[in-house]
Amino acid sequence: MTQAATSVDFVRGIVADDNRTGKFGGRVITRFPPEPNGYLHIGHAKSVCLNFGLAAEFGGVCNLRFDDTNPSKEEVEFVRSIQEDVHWLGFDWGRNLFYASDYFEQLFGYAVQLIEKGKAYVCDLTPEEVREYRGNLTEPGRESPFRNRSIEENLDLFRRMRAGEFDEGARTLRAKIDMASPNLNLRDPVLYRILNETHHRTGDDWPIYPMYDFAHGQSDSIENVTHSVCTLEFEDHRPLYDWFLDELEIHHAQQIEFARLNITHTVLSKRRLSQLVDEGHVNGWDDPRLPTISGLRRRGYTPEAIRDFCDRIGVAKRDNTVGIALLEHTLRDDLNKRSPRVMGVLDPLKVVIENYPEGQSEEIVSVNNPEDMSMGERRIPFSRTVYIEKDDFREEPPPKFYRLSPGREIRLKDAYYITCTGVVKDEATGEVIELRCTYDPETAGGTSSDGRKVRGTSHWVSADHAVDAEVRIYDHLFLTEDPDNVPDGGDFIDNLNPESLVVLKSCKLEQGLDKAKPGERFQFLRQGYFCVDPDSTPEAPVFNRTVALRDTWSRMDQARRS
RNA sequence: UGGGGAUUAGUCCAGUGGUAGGACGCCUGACUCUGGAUCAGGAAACGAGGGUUCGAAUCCCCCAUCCCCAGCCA
Repeated sequence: MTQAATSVDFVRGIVADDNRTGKFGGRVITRFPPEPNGYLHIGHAKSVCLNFGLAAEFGGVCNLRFDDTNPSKEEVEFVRSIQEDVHWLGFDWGRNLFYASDYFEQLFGYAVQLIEKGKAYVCDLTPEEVREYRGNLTEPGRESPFRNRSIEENLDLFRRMRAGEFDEGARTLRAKIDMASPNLNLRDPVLYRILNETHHRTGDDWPIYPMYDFAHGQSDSIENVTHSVCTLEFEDHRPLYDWFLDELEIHHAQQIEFARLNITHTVLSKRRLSQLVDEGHVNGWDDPRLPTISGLRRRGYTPEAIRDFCDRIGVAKRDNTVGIALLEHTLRDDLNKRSPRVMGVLDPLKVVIENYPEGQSEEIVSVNNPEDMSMGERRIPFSRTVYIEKDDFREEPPPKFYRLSPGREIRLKDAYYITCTGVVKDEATGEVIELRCTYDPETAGGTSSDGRKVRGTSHWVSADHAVDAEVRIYDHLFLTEDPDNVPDGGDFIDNLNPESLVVLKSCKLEQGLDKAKPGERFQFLRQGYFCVDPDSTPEAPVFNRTVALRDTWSRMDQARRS
């Protein structure tokens, strides 16, 4: 059989072409270059998958390089978490772990070379003056009065900048390019600034630090990167990177820009993510509602699901906002295959089976995963009193409601058919607090010998054997597809979903689940996929709902009500 | 109003001169001891206008719209 022709994205197309023409001698070296100033999120995962994927597919390597050129924002904690997250996603940089700060000495040398060529100068303008001199989108800039210092003076001043003789912000080293360029990046960009900050790796060795623009391309060059894949906003920095590389006469990587990822109902910018964390709208960087890798991990996502998602969204140049439903789909798709099924009642309603002998119990056999019989079976205790889901009973059933109601018969999954014979209510509130039922002993195992059919099947948990647990139900963090879509004067915080986290305290879970370890995943039958939270203990188990199962009934029901 | 990018179903991605395809979502139906999964079917798009051509999503022109750039951030 022929398979549908699998098309490759434009980045892979370019790399394949370069290999064909021998542009880099058939070698492929990519890199993932995060700044260690925050946690990785799923937008980064797209880049990680692309860069490491490219290397793997073309028999190359992908470096992990921290672009740590701004000590005022960077921390070792981020360096640690980024490595953890990239590994967890399933990628390995081997021995190729680098830092732009590894190249500070070499970068300084490049700067000296530029000065010696008359292509860079020390400028004494204040930040405000630099801005004024730069001009704007429609008007050209003006040349700095310090632009024509002698090479000797520039060399002397730059060395004294390095020696720490000047105050922070007093001077900068700038490239001498073109103050009238329509590309603002070429209007004598700053190469080095004075920063009295302790760097997480070089300590206090340097009072001056290179700008990202001066470090990035040269770092790629030093590492012999062939394909430098980055996001669209760097497209008009490319002429600047090329200018540096040309002037320095060193290796050029081929830079390729692609569109960053956006996802509905969430935010993917470091600024907004930090704000959510800092202002306490969520509980830390690994809050399961966040699209950070650590948040998704805690939520119960698998690396496989995230990688599948990254494969499916493709790589292109147009701005895009992927529906969060696709992420949830790849998640369910993976979890469905691998998750053992268990029963858990989130909102319990007590059911007393009147004709089942008091004090008796028996074991019900249930398969662990109908999608994968190799996962085996388990035994579940059944007894006279069980819990079912409140939603599985309606005193006055609406049309198409297949579940339990007075006089109606349903199946308790893998156990027996039961018929509702009575309803006990709270006298004060009228709320249904208990159901009286009878069971048919002839339906053991959940099938009747007379061929009688029931429409509904409910999950259940034996009251005497139930594990009490807390379950955290997560929903989209934002109510709107685009959190930034707010009336004038508002901001994205206004769109937060007040019910993005609902904590259920009195859930009744199947025997044994108190022994599940943090990170373990299950499908709670008919409900969704759940995993054990790190907060969990055997005495006080805590489960996170990773994602709900598709629920045709609740959608019908909601549509009917509205 | 300078420069750089981008416009294909609701969404994402293919298709680069020969009847516009996939995925998610949505709608039907089948099946089912999870109203899950699975299976079958369906609705749904080339930003506008010109031109070239036997033939244009693809080539040319023009218009429109959206995104990025005025950090000593990355």
